[in-house]
This record gives sequence, structure tokens and C-alpha cells, in this order.
Amino acid sequence: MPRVNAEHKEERRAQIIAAARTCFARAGFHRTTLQDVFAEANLSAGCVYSYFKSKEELVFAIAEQRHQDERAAIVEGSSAQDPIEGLRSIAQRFAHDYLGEDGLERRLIAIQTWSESVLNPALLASVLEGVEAPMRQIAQLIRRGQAFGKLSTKIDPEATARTMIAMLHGFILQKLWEPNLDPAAGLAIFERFLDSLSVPSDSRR
Amino acid sequence: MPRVNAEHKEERRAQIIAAARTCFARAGFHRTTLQDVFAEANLSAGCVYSYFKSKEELVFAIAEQRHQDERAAIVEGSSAQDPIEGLRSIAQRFAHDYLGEDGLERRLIAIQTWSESVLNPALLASVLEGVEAPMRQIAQLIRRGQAFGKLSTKIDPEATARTMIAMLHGFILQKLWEPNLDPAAGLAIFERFLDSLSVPSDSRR
Amino acid sequence: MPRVNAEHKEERRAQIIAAARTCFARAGFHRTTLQDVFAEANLSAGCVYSYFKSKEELVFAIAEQRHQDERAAIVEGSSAQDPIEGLRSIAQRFAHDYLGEDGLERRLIAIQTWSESVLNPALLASVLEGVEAPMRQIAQLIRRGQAFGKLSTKIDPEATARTMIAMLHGFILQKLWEPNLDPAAGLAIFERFLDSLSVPSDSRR
Amino acid sequence: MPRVNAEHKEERRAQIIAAARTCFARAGFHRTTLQDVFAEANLSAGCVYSYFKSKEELVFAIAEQRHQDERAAIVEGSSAQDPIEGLRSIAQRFAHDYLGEDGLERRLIAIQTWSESVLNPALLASVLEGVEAPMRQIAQLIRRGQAFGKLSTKIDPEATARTMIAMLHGFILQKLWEPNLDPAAGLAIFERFLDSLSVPSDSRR
DNA sequence: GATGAATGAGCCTTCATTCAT
DNA sequence: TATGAATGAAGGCTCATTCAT
Repeated sequence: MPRVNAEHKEERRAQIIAAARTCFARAGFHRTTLQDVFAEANLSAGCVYSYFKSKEELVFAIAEQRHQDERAAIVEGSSAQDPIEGLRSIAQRFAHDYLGEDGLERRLIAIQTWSESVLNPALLASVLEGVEAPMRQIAQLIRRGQAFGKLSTKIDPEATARTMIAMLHGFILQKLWEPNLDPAAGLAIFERFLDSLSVPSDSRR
Repeated sequence: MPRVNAEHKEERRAQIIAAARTCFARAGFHRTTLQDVFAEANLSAGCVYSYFKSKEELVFAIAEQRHQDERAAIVEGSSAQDPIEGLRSIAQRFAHDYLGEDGLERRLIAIQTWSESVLNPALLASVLEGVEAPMRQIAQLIRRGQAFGKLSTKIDPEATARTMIAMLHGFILQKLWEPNLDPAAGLAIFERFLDSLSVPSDSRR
Repeated sequence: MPRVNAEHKEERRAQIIAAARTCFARAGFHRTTLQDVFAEANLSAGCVYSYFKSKEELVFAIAEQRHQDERAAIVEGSSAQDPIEGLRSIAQRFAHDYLGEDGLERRLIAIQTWSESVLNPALLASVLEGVEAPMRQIAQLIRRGQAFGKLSTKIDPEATARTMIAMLHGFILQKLWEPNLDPAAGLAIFERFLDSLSVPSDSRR
Repeated sequence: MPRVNAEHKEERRAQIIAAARTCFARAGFHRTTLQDVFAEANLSAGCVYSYFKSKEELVFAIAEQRHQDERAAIVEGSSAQDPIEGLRSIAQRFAHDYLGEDGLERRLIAIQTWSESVLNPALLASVLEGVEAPMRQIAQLIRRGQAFGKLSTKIDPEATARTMIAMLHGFILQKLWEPNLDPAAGLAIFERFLDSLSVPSDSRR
């Protein structure tokens, strides 16, 4: 029995995924050949194929990984005591990860995934879950904010959450198109948006 | 006679672009083969090639057409007397075109174009112009609204315009992922957002 | 409209099939690469693929062609007045085509087809029809021979036909294994076999 | 201890050959991958490779095994006192092994081997020996039958033996194509054929 | 001896593009 | 101008074989 265990396999998987992310971010899913990935990962075709049985599966694995990361980000925010702080925390976390200077690869993978998802049901399911999980958490935080009297009860938690997500996604696109865009301006708007949802008496910051 | 030729050429171009849009919406840029387009357009390979000298050029032409349509939409909105009404009009026009039930093809083409643009400088230039032209118009309307005392002078016209666009794009993505999504809820939020930008005394509608 | 008509297409098809037969006879279905066929046919990959949409289809087309040829051979024999002469004629025709010195390619294709047919239902159907059509014709001739009092009524026409086919196939195998084998000896045996089926009074030759 | 090792090695070899036969019968030589064989044998790649140094060698070993079995069958028949009984015994033994309901795997291996042998000199040598050894034995029996006055001296012992083998092989093919075929009818014909070779006075059974 | 992860040459197939008619 | 048969480079994927453990 060779000295290869589950841990080694997990490392290889990660190595392949990392290489694929690099390639996909550089050239997109379709323009990236698997040869590119093999070269980037320093692995042979056969080896990569023993971990992912098609290019599609590799694409899917990368989408899944993205959503796992996002879920982790949300859990953090949801644990905040103050729901407003929770919202702010989630927004900042996402803004940092996706709009920050280090987020380029993430952004590039994101848009590829979005674009691919509309033509690939399996990917769509993954993207949907990745979008809806945060949406539910945000709506939940809003509801808690309303219960605590900190957010206006006139707003619809679901629609508001949806809008927040829309703004984030829209900013991701803009940051891709204009790499020098300062995400701070966007965040400021977001704060103002949050404020607009707050109960009048509570105008702050 | 040259007029007839020019007209005929323009018709053929339109016919090819329409066929390509249909194909691209159905299967994406990369999964669509030019033979698919030839079949959809009922034209031969050679004929299509005499109008577009590569697949890339066809993709580019479609992106351009998209932005021409959008520019037309904006001009309408900018001509409104009341800047707030102008903003609302632009928002509704975009919402109708991109979020309505008939907008599916447009949405599919849009996301393909966005995704492609980050890897294709020529396309990026086209997309950028298509995004920034509306943004400038909206910022201009906001500035006029501020000048008329209808919008708070505390807001940054550019950042706000950027946010409006971001929300629209984000909703386009969501409508692609959840085709049954009712954009009305999102629009309501948008209205509330607009309201939040208005001067306090002026709470309306 | 280019100067290409149905006739031209039929010629190309034949050209490809001929090249494929040559390759398959030389190296077998599995060891033959399509590149080999392209080279032998002096055609590009794309061109061949516009006539046969997979390697399997090419294999199938060759099996079909074989059976069409055989059917033609049978029709000849069936038209003979004397049923015994008809049987002899069919046997000689098959012996000439499959056991003669020019029949090497045919034999090689035959055994490849047989071997492949047991693992490929579509091919099996083709082979079965190719075997059973002659079998039916032979049985029919035997029955006519019995009716004319020239063949013993004790023999089962179907089983006898089956046995004649079995002998032919078996000789094809032997001729493949021993290329110098003289098929005349086999034919002589066949004659003796025919005699053994004849009514006693009629011992001849 | 060396005895144990040799025994163990022989067992492993047999285990591998059995697994390979199963796979080859299921999918043919070419469609069977060695990984299929590893799985069927429950052995690792390295282990199998220490017994057979290539796929081709495995194929060859299987062909050899087949002929060893056949030789055993013949020895039995040759030991009969009565040459006619000896012929009948050999025929029945082969018919049972290759045409019986349990003979499917054997038939499938046989046709694969035949087909492969025409393209593989080493295999051809093995097949030839496998075919000619029985043929010689049968011819010998016929000659004994003639010497004993039980078979017509007009027949050519070699050609007749060859014909008997041809019939058997032909029936094997037919049984592969029509699995429900009852070989009894064929055997009856064979008996009649044998009878036809007998001296007239001796019409029996 | 046994393991099985890894290798990489090479196969089948696709499709953007060309050009003789 | 229009046709569509033909091209051929290149991509996804397989699988016989090796070798460090």
C-alpha cells in the first residue's frame, strides 16, 4: 500500500482546483484547455482525470468551492449580536473578498460561473444555492433588526436582501470592467442604503 | 442602385445578427458553432463570412447592437422635464427591457457579453461605453435634481448612478437564475431607494 | 451552387469505404486509426466526418456493403432453372469471392465484422440478415430440389442450408489461417456433400 | 518453499486468466481495458504485470489455454477402439463444449481469438496449431476407418477432416449470432455427413 | 511480492475558416 | 454575391504501462 492516504488525495484535489482557477481566471472556462490546467498543476492528464472525470466536473467543483467559501463568510456575520452590525459585517466581508484588490481571481471566476450557470442546470443549482443561502441569512438579520426596532417594519426583508445581493453582484461586474474602481464609494452607498432602512429616530453614523 | 445594395446588405447583416442572437441565447457564445448560425440564418458559410470576417466579429457586433439600443433608451429618459421622473422613466425602461418576460434573450446575451468582455479588450471597450453612457446620463439627472432642490445634495451623483446600474445588473442576474422572479418587488425597493435620496420635505408617491 | 451532386457524394462515400476497407483489412477495426483512413482516402478528417459521423458508422457501412454484395450473389443463383445447379452456382460464387486468391480483403473484413458483431447489436442485426438471407434462399432451392425429386426428402432444408453456410464460413477461417490452402479440395467436399443429399438413383458427377 | 511459491504463482496466473476471459468475453479484447481486468481479478496493476508483461501476452496466454483444452478433448476421442465412434466422440465433445449452453464464454473467446490471429503472427501460430492438431487426429481416425473398411476409400482423409472442422467453426459462429439456435439439427446433419462417408453396405444408426 | 498513483502518447472528434464553382 | 464541400489544427479524453513505496 503506497504512502497515499485520503489527505494526500485532498491535497491533490486542491492543487488541481487551484491550477484550474488560475487558468480559468486567466482565459475563461472555454478558452482554457485542459492541457493548460495540466501544465499549471504540473500534473499529467491521466492524473487530473483520476480526480475529475471531465472538464465540466472541474468547472462544477470550482463553483461549489466558491459557495462553500461564501457560506463560511455568512456564518460569521450571522453570529453578530446587533443585526445591523451583522449586515454591515457581511457586506464588508463580501466587499473585501469580491471587491478588494486581491479579489480579482474570485471576481473572474464568479462571472464565468454566472455566465455558465444559465446554460448548465447542475451549475445553476449550485449558483442558486450559493445566492439564496446568503439571501436567507440577510433576510433573517433584517427581520431580527425589525424585531429589535432598529429597522423600519415597512420594508420587505426578502426583497431588501435580494436588493443588497443585487448591488453586490452589480459592483462585482463594475469592478471587473473598471479595475481601478474604488469599492469604498459603493460601500458608502450601501451604508446610506442601510440607513434608509433604519427607523427615523435612529439616524446615525 | 447602390442604395438598393446598401439596403440589402444592411438587411442581410440584421438577418445574421438576429440568427446569431438566437443561437447565442440558446447555447452561449462558445457552445454555438458558426454552422448553427448558418443554419439558423438559412445562409451559407461563405455568405455569412462576407459580412463578418470571424466569429469574434459577430460577437462584437451583437454587443455593439445592444449598446445602441440602450443609448436610445436613455435619450428618452433624459428628455423628461422632471429629473426624478426622468430617473424613474429610465429605470422603468431598463426594467421592462431586461427584467420583463420578453427580455430573456436580452438577458442571456447580456450575461454572455459581460462574461466575455473581461477576456476580450475590444468587447470590454464596448461594454464599458454601454455602461458608462447611461451612468453619465443618470448622474446628470441627479445633478439636475439636486439643482432643482428635489434631491439631497449630500449624495454623490456618480456613486448613486453607479449603484442604480449595479442594482439593475444584479437583478438581471437574479432573473436569469430564477426565471419566475417578479421584478416588481425589486423595483419597489428601487423606488424606496430613490425616495431615500430625495430631500426630506419632499416625501411622495 | 457548386458542381456537387448526389453522384459526387456517392463517389466520395465509395472512396472512403474503399479506403477504410483497405485499412481495416490491413490492421483490423481497432488498430486502424481514423487518421489512417484519412491518409488512405486522401481526404481530411472533416470531410470523412461529413459522410460518416463516427468510426462505428463507418464499420457499420462496410458490413452493410458486404451483405448487399452477397445478396446480389444469391439472386444470381436463385434464378437457375435446375435447383441443384442453383446450389452449385451459389456455392461456386461464394467460394470464388471468399476463398479465391482475390478474396483476401473480403475475408479479412468478414472475420473482423463477425468478431465485432457479437459485441455490437447494430452490427449483429446486419450480420444476421446477411447470413439468413442466403440461408433462406438455399433452403428454398433445396425445397425445390426435393419437389423435383432431385434431393432426398429425408433432409431438413433449413438445417442443410445452415450446414452449407457453416462449411463456407469455416473454410473462410481456414483460408485466413492458411493462405495457401486450395479451396478446390473444399469445393470437392461440398460436391460430395451435395451428392450425399441427392436421391440414390441420381448418383452422378 | 519453492514448491509453495510455484504453486502460488500458478494460482495467481489462473486467477488472472480467468478474470481476463470474463472481461474479454464481455467486451472483446480491444474494448477491455487492463483496468477492467485488474478489477475483475481483484489485483493491482503491478501484480498483474508481474505475471504478464503486456496486454498482448495475456491475450496470447488465453489463446494457448484454449488449445490445451482442445488437445485434451482430442486425446480422448483418439483412444476409442472404433474409429467411427472416435469421430463421433470428438464431434460430440466439441459440440458440447462449443455449442452447448455453457459454451458462450468459450465461443466469445474463440471468435475474438480468430479475429485477432489474422493480424498477430504469434497468435496465428497458436491458432494454427490449435486447429491442425485436431485436424490431424481426425484425418488419422478416418484413415483407420478406411483401413478397417468402415469408411469409403474414395474420400480424402485430410479434406474430410478439414470439412468437419469447418462445419464446427461455422456452427460456432451461428450459435453466437443466434444464441437460441439448437445445435442438434446441425449435429444431425453432421451425422448424415459421416454416414455419407461410410461404405454403402454399412448404412447404420 | 504487491500496490495503485501517476504518466503521456495518441485517439476520436469538432469546428472556424477557405475557396473553387 | 452566394454556395457548401473541404480543410486541418487542436481539444477532450483514454488506457497500457511504470515505479516509488
